[in-house]
Amino acid sequence: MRVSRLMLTTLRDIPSEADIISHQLLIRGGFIRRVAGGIYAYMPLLWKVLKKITSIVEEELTAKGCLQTLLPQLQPSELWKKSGRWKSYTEGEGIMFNLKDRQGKELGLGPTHEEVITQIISETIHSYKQLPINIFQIQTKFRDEIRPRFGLMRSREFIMKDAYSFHANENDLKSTYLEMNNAYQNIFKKCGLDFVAVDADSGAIGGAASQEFMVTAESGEDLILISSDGKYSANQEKAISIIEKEKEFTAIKKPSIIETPNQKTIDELCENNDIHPSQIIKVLLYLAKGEDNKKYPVLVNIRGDQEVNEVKLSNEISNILNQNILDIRPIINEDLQKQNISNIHFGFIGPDLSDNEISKAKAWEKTFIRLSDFSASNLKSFVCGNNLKDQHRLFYNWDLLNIKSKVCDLRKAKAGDRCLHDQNQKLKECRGIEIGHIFQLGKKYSTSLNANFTNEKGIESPFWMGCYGIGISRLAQAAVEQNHDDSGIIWPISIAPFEVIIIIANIKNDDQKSLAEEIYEKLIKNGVDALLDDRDERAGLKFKDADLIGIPWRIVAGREAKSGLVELHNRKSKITESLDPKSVFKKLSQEFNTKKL
RNA sequence: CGGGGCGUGGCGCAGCUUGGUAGCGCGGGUGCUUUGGGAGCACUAGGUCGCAGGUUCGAAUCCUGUCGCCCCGACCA
Repeated sequence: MRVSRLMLTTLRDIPSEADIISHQLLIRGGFIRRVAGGIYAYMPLLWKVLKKITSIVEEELTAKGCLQTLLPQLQPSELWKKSGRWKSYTEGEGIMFNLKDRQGKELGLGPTHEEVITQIISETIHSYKQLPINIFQIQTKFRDEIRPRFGLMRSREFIMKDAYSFHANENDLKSTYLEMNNAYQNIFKKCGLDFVAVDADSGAIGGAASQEFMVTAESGEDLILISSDGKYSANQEKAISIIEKEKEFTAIKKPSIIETPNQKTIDELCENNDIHPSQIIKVLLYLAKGEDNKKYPVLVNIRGDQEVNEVKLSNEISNILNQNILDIRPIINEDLQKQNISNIHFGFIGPDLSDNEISKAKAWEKTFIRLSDFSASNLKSFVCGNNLKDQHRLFYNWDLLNIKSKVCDLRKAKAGDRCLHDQNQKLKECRGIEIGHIFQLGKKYSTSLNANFTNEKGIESPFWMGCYGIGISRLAQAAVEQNHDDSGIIWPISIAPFEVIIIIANIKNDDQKSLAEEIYEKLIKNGVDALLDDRDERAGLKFKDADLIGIPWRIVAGREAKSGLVELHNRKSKITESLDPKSVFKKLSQEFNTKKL
């Protein structure tokens, strides 16, 4: 390709719409154009990148015996109602675009394809003899993000690879899950990314084990926790840890009630009463909205120095109620007023807050779902609210409170906590961009969609399923976020839009021109993805553009062209050598580590 | 959803407070000069100032509404 034909439009100024570096560089380099909020056109340069990522993915998955397919984006609501996700995807998170056709039939624009593929597999696969099957698609998917941002990182229309596997038993699923884990490691390594695999919550997709693949970057939207020895890593939503023991009371005295006027916060309580946050039971009230549209008040006990992980909380409530939770949020004073509740005093609530207090609530269920984090239930003696304004209880214990509360892990793990696998290891924090996610779905979708096969014993049984996603367009941007400098992008060679750019310093100089053309022809003939900058522009401008769009290797036919020498420059190392064409080919073929040239 | 900010040639912005019919830089075109790190000079094209109402002799500027975009937050008392 010649730059004169490339519709290359680079920008000198930073576009005002972008505020993270990768987004800015993609726009400045002419890789993407915004069409609407969260909707982008992939320009020819980026499309080349996406295709390279795509072929790496296809290659690795094919090597694992996966099949490729293309599925509809427009999907009937019935299918999603069967799986039970229509409501939570259109109402709760509201993440699925949905519409009605002229017949009035409801359709959704696929954010993911479990339903469709499960339906199809159940129609075509009937026997264990045909299993396992692992089938994938690479295509545009849609999510009506609350707040699209960061360009391709969180857009409403994006390119995604999703693979779905179907198995006769759990062990087979597990072995495919491991295979896919391995394939993902290969894919991301080949793409030249620095990444980490972390334990993850399976979220709205549901299912058992799941891992996310994160590109580490400051601008990442996810917080991840990693042990110092690297053996444990998890998304904060999922992370588990051991906390420091509570501070012991110097002397435990008789349980008593203390006056705590206006001491609503943990800090105020500690300052005024000489106690430590870890000696307090913090009581938090939440309101969970179920799929049945009922609103469930939730009372959570946790140690005063700890925080609640709302993902864990939501999962726990979902288990208890045996339904999806559409929304969970803390109850605020305004809610109490609306429900005509007057006897609950935030800041002074105790674990034994009576259900009577919410009996008047018009729109809520009449009893609390009561949960305690281990950090709270493990305390032998503690401070807690007395359910009356300006009063707390000191040296209290669970026997005295006499309430039933389900004990579970609801705590947000944080940097500095100790690790379960080795108590000498502590967790560190870093941020990551999620580029891949693998799940063991189990039988959730096959059961709800009635997708069965006949097993060895002749019995009908639902498929065991796994699903495995990679955000292709997001990955491209994550690569930029991780690989750039002040001058622009530095693409990893495997996904660079071009491997080499040949610059003719002065197009009017025939020596330079013919030497460059000669090298370009030879590279192209040998399968190197080469770009020739043949524009009638000043050399400086061409250098700036080449740096900005991040081509890994640059060959310049310039000053020394007359004596048959060109410059070979590496974008990343910034090392420049003066070589004859033969040496350039030799060097490049070594660097590419292929039979090219 | 809540809060904040911004919409002025392709891009980045000024002008708005104090109304008088639009300007700068980059980019585009032509010519000359220049030619190894976003060149110089000259000429030139390109905007009904997001949209719709209103106030006014007169609105980019004031008022009302509306649409779009960007950022922050979404409650741990």
